[in-house]
Amino acid sequence: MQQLESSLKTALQTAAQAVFGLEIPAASLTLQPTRKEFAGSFTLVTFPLTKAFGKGPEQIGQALGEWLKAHEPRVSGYNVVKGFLNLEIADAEWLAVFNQLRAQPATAPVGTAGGPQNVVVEYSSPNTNKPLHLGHLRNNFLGYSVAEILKATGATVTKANLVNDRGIHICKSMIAYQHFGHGETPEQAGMKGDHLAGKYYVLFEKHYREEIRQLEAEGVATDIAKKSAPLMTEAQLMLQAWEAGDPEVKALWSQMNGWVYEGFDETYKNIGVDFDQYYYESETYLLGKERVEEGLEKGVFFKKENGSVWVDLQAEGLDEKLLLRADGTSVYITQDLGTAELKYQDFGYDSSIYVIADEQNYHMQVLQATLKKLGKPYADAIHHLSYGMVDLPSGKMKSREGTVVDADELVRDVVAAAKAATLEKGKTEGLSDDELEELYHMLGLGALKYYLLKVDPKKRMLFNPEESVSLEGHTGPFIQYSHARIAAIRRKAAELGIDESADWSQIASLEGTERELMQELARYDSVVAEAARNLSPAVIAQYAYDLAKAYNRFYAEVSIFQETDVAKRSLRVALSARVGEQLKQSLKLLGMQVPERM
RNA sequence: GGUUGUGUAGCUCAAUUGGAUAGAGCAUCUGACUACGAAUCAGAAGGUUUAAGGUUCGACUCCUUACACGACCA
Repeated sequence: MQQLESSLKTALQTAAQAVFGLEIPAASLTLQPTRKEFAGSFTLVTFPLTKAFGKGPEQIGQALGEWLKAHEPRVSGYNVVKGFLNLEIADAEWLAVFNQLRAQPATAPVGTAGGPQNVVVEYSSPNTNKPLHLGHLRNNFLGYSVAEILKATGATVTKANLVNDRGIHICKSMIAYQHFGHGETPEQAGMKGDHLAGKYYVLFEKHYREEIRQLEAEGVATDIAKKSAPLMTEAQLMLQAWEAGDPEVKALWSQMNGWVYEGFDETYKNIGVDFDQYYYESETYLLGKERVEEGLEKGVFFKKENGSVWVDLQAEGLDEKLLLRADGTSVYITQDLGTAELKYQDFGYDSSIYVIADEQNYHMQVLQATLKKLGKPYADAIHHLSYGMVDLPSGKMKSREGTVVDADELVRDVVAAAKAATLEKGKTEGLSDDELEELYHMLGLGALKYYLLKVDPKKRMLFNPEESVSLEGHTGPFIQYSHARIAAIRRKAAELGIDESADWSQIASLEGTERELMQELARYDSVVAEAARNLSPAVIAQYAYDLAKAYNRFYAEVSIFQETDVAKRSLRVALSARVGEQLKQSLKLLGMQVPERM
C-alpha cells in the first residue's frame, strides 16, 4: 500500500505538471484514506494547493481527477466534494496489491525507516520488597509490547530489567522479618516468595505507625517521632550495615531476595513477559558513585560544605539536584547514572528506552541533563516512555493503604472469567484438559493485556474490574474470536480442497467489503511504523480491532462456501487466511496469542 | 508558589498529527442464527470537544487567559 500510495502521489504530481504546468513537492500532497460515507479509497485534500495554482479547490480537484481517470489506469473513477478529491481505485489494482502482500509473510519486518537500529528497552524494574500490582502490569505489558514493535521494524532489541534490590525499603521488610518472622519460609507459609516479603513490608508499616502513635502520645512531635521510632532506627542501621558488607545482613538479604525472585519469575512467566538482561542496583550503585567522582573531577558537579555532592541544572530549567548524600550513601539518581553507563558498555545502543510512570518525568529529565553535563555520548539516546498511572474506581492505588490490585490475583480472576464464558458458549470439542487450561489462560490474559494496552500510554487510565474481564465489544477476545472463526474457515476450506492460491485475475469486480479488507490489510506496515515512532502499542491495538471488525463485516455480508464462482471462492478463502495471519501477528506485537478454536 | 500533564456521548476510550457531517465499545432500545462460529452483524438514540478569546480556506488538534483534576519540584 505504501507503494500504491506513493505511486498515486507521483501520478498526482504528473497530473499537476500536465494540467497546470507546475511542480509540486510530494510532501505538500496530503493523501488519506477516504471516509466511509464517500465513494473512493484515497482522498487528496486540495485546499493547500489553491495558492500555488491560483485556482479554487474544487476546480483543482476536478482537473486532477479528470486527468487521472483518463491517463492513470489504476484510478477507475473520482468525485469531488468541496476541497476533497476522492479517488476510486480499480479492482484489478486491489487484486494486484493483495497479491503483492501475499508474496511476503505477515511476519516480515517493515523497516526501521530512520528509527533506531539498536535499542535497549528497560521495563518492569520492580522493588524486591513487595509483589507486583496492577501498575506493574501496565508497565510490563507496555515494555514487552514496545520491544516487540521495534523488533518488527527490524531493529535489534534488548529487553532489560533493572531490579531495585537495595535501599531503606528493602531493609524494612528485613527488619520486620527478623522481629516477627520466626524463620518462616515461603513453603511453610504456603505463599509465593514475593508475597511473603510483601507481608513483612506491610507488617513493618503497621508496627512503625503504632510506634509513632505511642511517641506522639508521650508528647513527641510528629516529625521527630517518625525519625526516632525504634523500627526506623533499626532499618537505617541495617542499611548502613548492608553498605558496610555485614555478612549476617547480607545473608538475610540474599535469602529474602532469592524468595522474591522466585515469585517474580513465576509471575513473569504467567503473564508472558521476559528479559534478555537483568541489572541489579546493588551492583550498579558503586559504578554510579564513580560517575559522581568523574563529574567532580571535570568540575561539572560541586560539593557543599557538609560534603554532599550536587549538580546545578538551573541553566537547563531544572533545579540543583543532590547526587550523593553527605554521609557518602547513594540516592536513586546515583545508581541510575551507573546503570546507564553499564547498559551502554554492554550494548552500545542508539536508543535507550525507559518505561517508567509519569510521576518520574522530572527525575528522568534530571538524569538526561546530568549525563549531558558529563558529556556522555549516550545522553541524547535516552527516551522516557512515560505512561500514566492506573486509577481504580475508588481512587488512586496506595500500597500503604492496602488499596492495591495484586497482579497474581487479578490474572487469576480474568482467567476464571474466561473459563466461565468458554464453558458457557465455547466451541471447544476435541481439546484436551491441558489445552483447555491453556485456552482459558490465553483468553483471560488477552482480555487483560488488551484492556491495558488499548489506551494511549501517556494517558492516565481508569481500571474498571468488570470491563477488564469483559470478552465482548472492543476487547482482546473479540479479536481472538475473529481469528478462531477464520481458523474454522480454513479447516473447512482444506476439507473441501479449496486452493487458496488459485488464479483470480479473471475476477471482474469486487465486493465493497473485500476492497475494504484489502485496504485494511495493506495499511499494516505504516501502522507498525507509526506505533514504533510513537512508542505506542495502542496504535497496534486499534488496528487489530479495525481489521477484525472489517473482517466480521465481510463475513456477515459475503458468503464464502456458497459462492459458485471458483475464483471468487478461492479469493475469499485467501483473504480470510491473510486476515488471520495479520491478526495473529498484530496481537503478537501486543504480547497476545490467538486460539484455533474457542 | 514554580514546572508539567490531562479535560471529547451517561461511562471507558478513538479521531490518520491542521481536513469533510467528531468515531468505537459498554449501558438503553430494535432487527438478524433449520446458510461457512451470534464472544458476531445491521440499525436507533446519545456531542456547544471544560469556558472565553485569537490564528486561517478549515481547529478536538496550534496560541493566550481562566477553571477543574492529577503528577513532580520546594
